[in-house]
Amino acid sequence: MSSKINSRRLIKEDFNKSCGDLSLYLLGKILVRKLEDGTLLKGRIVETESYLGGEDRGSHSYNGRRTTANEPMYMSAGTCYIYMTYGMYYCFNISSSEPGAAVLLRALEPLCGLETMERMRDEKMKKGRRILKFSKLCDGPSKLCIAMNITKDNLNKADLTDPQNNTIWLEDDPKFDSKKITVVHTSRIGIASAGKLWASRPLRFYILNNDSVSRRDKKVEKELELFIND
DNA sequence: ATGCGGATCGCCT
DNA sequence: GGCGATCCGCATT
Repeated sequence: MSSKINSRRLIKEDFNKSCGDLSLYLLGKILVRKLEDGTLLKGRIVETESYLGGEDRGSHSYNGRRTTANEPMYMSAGTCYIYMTYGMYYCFNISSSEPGAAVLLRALEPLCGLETMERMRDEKMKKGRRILKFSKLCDGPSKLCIAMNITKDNLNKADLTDPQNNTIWLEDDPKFDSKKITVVHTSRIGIASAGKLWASRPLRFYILNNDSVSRRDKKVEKELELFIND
């Protein structure tokens, strides 16, 4: 309804940022997905992770590794990099201006098409229909791919900066004030095998007090709270 | 709230 | 041949 007013589609220059800058910039932006039947799905990005090139042992592009699979990480800023993980799930990344460095989208706050998202999630469940809280429909990197029907076949290498692309794009929400949120900086999830140094680096970012975040770091949140109250 | 085991397969060594 | 940038279901605290 009124949420459409003044929303602006992100363009090439918006994505042309370093991996770290893009990870923070994307918080609060709206991921829009148009399905083949015309259904419009929207979710606010509330959690991201940086995957750097070169030294980053947690990254698929570690040590300059470049294969057909991770090629999108080296493509122009705003390219979709989608890979399958654990044989059954997908993860969705957006490439940055730095070759080999991309941003993993870890969680969305569902805004539009919640019934469709719920159905997509339910279909993937083993047992029958479960009641999921709406805020939890996209609270994980693979959950958001299921809810929005994002697969490698679908959208790998899709260009988010292409104005003609009407299957997936990003929008700015003018009512979202980045100055009114607090961003939690903490460690990335699921990369223990990368070693302590890289597993502990604060390369995960999420909006404090948002219900759709995948995993909170209460320790860091507490420290932030003390800092804010000073 | 927290933790563990199983599912499942494309990609790289 | 082996390994995940995960999720789900069930068990235990």
